[in-house]
Amino acid sequence: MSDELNYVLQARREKLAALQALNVAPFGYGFDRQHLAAACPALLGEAAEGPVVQLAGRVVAWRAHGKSTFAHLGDPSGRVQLYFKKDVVGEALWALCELLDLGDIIGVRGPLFRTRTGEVTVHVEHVELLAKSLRPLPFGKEEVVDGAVVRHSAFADGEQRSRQRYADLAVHPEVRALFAARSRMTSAVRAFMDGLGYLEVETPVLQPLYGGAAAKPFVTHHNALDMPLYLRIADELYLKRLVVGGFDRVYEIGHDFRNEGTDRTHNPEFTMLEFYEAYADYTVMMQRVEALMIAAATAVRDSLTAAGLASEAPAFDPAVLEGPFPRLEWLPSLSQALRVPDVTKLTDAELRKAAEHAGVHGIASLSRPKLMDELFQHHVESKIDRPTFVVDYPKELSPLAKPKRGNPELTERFEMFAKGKEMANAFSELNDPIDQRQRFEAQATLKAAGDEEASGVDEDYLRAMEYGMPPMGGVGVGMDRLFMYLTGTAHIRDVILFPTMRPE
RNA sequence: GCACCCAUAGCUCAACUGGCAGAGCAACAGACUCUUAAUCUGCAGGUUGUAGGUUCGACUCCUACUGGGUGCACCA
Repeated sequence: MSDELNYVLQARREKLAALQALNVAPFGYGFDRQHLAAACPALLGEAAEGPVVQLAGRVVAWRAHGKSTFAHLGDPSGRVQLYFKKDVVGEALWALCELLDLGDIIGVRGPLFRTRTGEVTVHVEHVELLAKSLRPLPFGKEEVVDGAVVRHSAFADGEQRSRQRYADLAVHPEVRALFAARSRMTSAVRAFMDGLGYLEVETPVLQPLYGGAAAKPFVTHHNALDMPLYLRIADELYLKRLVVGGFDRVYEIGHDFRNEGTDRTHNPEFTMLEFYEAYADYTVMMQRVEALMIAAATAVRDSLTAAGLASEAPAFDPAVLEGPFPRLEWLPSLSQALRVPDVTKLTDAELRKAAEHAGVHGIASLSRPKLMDELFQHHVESKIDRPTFVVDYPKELSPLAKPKRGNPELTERFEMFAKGKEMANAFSELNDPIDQRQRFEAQATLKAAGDEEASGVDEDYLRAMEYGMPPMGGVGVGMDRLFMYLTGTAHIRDVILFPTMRPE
């Protein structure tokens, strides 16, 4: 597929030259836009003729009829029909109109009127070229069948839509609406956290030590300091340092980076929300997550509804948005799923047999807790549909969480699942520096033994903790996945504007 | 990382068992002053992802490579 000047691109270059020969500047400097397309019907009202409007946007449809032309102009609000008539715009502007293409960015001025078929239309008296499109956008043709827009020959290649997101957005208003809804969700999350007195902060992306999660990092190098730096895999340890410093409620929304494979739910960089609240335990954090989910879902629903996009996503079911979300205890729910009185009483052989039955891979190398976790994922997690908290994980599976009061074999940890996917992970955070040092040292041993996902001993973090760290609850929420859930999107690349891809 | 699948005109897709690479839309030329997937006439547009191989002959079969997708493994 050559990007050389083929006949299609060549034709646009020739029009560019023709415009320049007419003394038309093909790339403007600005335009005094005074109206938006979507406002036009209200401006016209029931009248046959309406006020003069001044609009700017992209030519998204073009139907020439000799000495008149119908077109549609698209702007951020929607689209409106334009009517160009040779004896209205005059010879000079008509010559310009004849050189316009689908995809050109223009400004127009003229009174509103209603066509014979009833469509609100701008009767264009003045038109300006603001940017000539030298490469045809992959516009499909649209028709309305039974009220629904049907596209023909649309831009459908998922790879190209991701690579050329600018083109995807330019020709698909619904894609713009989806990403706008994502932005609204982020705003709603900020408003929610701010409203609870949380302080939004920024912590290092480039870190001399990585930690806060089990993942392989990206490594880079600082030339002047001649030292390796890691792109963060989590914000956790820096945010908790801030709580030591006296910021009792902090949150950060930012990118984490994990050097792992990509699939429909994994992008190497992704957006994480983390928040920490001093003097709160995990039960308080469950309330926070519940309210946060509802705030996020409401923002997404309102944004998509305003854009005229209905959604089949489960979060649009009001019943799902109402708290409290069901709570499921880890051990009892697993025992119940396996139809045994107490899963911890099973022999190793019985556990392995159950895992085999569930299709777990690499059973021989898995510890008892890992086996139980695999069984839990298979029998419980994957079947959770509506938002549900799973609480009180075994200690072995939760190295960063405080022991559960009254049962030291468990931890005060919860994860929230919806549609079988993890939405949030949270603990009553460990604040004992002596215990923390032991856990770091265990990690360091694993790292020395070649575990790429293990972290080292973070002495600076331990120093901070030794000064006295208040008890706190902490939560991590993957924003990409949350948005996927709220919109029913199947692929993470469809909720990230520029997903990571190999170069073409 | 492993397995399987896909790659044809600017866009969306055809091309039977190996036998002259096609259509619609877009583009280009022309007609048309209320159309809306506008319509009508005409004309163009290709190193079939890349590099090899088999064959009288390859879009089609084989090998390698590149990019993508799906599943598994890992993970949020």
